[in-house]
Amino acid sequence: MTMNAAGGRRRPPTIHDVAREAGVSRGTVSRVLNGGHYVSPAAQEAVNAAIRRTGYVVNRHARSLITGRSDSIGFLLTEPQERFFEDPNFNVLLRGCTQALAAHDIPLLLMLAGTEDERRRIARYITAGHVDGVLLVSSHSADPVAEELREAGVPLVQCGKPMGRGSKVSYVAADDRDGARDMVRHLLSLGRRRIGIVTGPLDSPGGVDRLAGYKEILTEAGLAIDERLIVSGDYSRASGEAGAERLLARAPDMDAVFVASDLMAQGVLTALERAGRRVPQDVAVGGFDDSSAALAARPQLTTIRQPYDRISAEMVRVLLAQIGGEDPAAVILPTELVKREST
Amino acid sequence: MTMNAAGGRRRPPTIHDVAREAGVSRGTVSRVLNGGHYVSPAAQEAVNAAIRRTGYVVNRHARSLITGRSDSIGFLLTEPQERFFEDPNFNVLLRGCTQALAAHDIPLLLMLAGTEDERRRIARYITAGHVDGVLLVSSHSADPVAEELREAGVPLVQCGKPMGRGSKVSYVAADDRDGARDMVRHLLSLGRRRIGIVTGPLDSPGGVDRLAGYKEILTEAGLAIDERLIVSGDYSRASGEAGAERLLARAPDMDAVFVASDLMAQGVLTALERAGRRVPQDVAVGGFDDSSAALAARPQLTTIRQPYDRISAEMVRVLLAQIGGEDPAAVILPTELVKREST
DNA sequence: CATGCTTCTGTGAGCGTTCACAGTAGAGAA
DNA sequence: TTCTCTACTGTGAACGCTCACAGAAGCATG
Repeated sequence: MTMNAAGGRRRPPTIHDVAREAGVSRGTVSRVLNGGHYVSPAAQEAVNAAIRRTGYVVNRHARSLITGRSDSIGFLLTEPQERFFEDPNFNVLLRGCTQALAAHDIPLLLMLAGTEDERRRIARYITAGHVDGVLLVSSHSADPVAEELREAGVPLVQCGKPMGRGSKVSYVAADDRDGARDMVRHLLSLGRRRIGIVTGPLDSPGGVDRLAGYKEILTEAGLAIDERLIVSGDYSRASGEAGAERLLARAPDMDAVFVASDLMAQGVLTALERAGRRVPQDVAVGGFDDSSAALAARPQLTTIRQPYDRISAEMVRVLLAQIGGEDPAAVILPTELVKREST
Repeated sequence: MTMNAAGGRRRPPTIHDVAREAGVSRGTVSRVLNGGHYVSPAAQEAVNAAIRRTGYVVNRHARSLITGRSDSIGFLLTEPQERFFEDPNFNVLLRGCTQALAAHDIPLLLMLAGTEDERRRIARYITAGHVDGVLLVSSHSADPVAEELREAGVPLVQCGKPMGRGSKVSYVAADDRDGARDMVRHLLSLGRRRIGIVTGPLDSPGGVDRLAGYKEILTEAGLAIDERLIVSGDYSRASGEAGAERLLARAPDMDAVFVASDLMAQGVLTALERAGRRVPQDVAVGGFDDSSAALAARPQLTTIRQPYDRISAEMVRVLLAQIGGEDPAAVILPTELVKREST
């Protein structure tokens, strides 16, 4: 007389049930579940059939209790969340990581550390071993949480180059400097000579490297670096708008601007429109990221594509390798110029 | 001689260690951990001190193994993910749910069911009891996964009204119909009389209810319903653009249009600009959602605010209540008209 | 024929927790 | 005194799985 009433959740079958059904022992079922080594083909087949019949699904809690692994990983955002959730890149990254992990049957836990309290709670949670590793998104890159996790020996992969040079932390990033070079070369090829830049935060490698690429190509072209043409923002739309206003005030003859993110470029477009400059006729605008913001902008943005699908895939690959015992690794992926209407 | 080498993850303290440290039994520690009933103040304090000293964190796997609960919940997206990840609303919802759950110390597992394979895998995962409940985002609302989970007795809360009338599934939604009424009333108050609509999919309650509110107010104002002024899209930017083109072709004298999402409204703006119509002078445009897309649009969109922060909080509340044994519940939240530049 | 090796299988122990139960001590009532 | 009741505490037994180990069977080798 089994409890079978509608609505009631029945107790799911255990490895024991499968073993009985298949006429073998728990150990054999377990071996089949974990790769099938040292199992006869006959037993193999019997167990698989029994699993199918019973609808058995492994109880991950029981497994984790003994293996010490949780078979889950955390996706940690330590940034002020408003900005990142506004940023389409973040979504693409999150989606990519979730799917890459799903291919390994590993669930992703979303962790948002906005306040200091949350940060502490999450750090405890992670160091207590509730996840096997962490995918970290954080732009002000000398992140205290990152440091804490690293010290606790938690496998960690960061998205974007971290600030501290010496720290041996894994990361995956697009080639910021080379992307900036491509864009500035492109603007030069259009005949522009007074090229401004709204770069990212100068305490982050992303902001620094993009500025470096910009300077490099201008110098290479024999143009002087004009500090009036250089401002930095924080990747938000609003900071792009403010940056463009500053540039226009300081260098009214600017005929092009390289903006370090598409979202900021949207703000730049707004400011240019308000100032009565036509894009691209009067001022050419180049973005960075190739996020959905580039397509939403009017005119659509010429931009540098960051391969976020590959970045997420690589982050997961590197993290799993590190969990498997390999050393931390750095991966730099190439960018690509995407021409649209704004240049 | 304990393993203590740098870099190695040490074995975390167990409830046993805490008990020894505090001079009590495992049972007492467990009771302190779970509410502290039937524990003397002295023991209470001793245990708390021991927990602080040892840095003990409960092993959730061991706990889950015996309680049968996983103390985690799933956030499931069964939609084609491209669209939803493009949609800023989705992000706000995801963030809100994560934070609301964090307040209960419950981790959120992100699950994306794009392909049929993933759908099956995730359904198995959930019905196997690996999460205690599911927050579901799905617009074509007679979702097969929803049905499967409901039948398996998995606590479930849907975002948005589900299609099937009879099914007893919990949901939280904004008042679509009333929001539409407010917007159309607003457009009428501006003197517009040829008001078009780009509504949502007509096989979803969102699309149907917004259309119903639109018709209701027009009729109330003594205006005839003109089918040429009615089209529907799928909430994407592209479908808004296409919808506006159809409207302009069929009703060139249109002087206002109510669009059922801000993202679609962006597309509408594009189409209107291309057709040489000024917004709002020639055609007033009203959106829906009040997502970040409304602020990104040029001109900024007058729109109907959906209280996504409250929606996520309510979804979590209703889900936890349901896990606690309460009956499924439906929550409808009020919307609000936000006036900006496009009307 | 013993010995070793390989392939396969079953068994007991134990992962860290909660839960049910038994038991103790002290207070109050009969 | 004896009994009951309440407040508190400790103890074994699970929960479902993996792991180490022991052993069996088959086959080749000494």
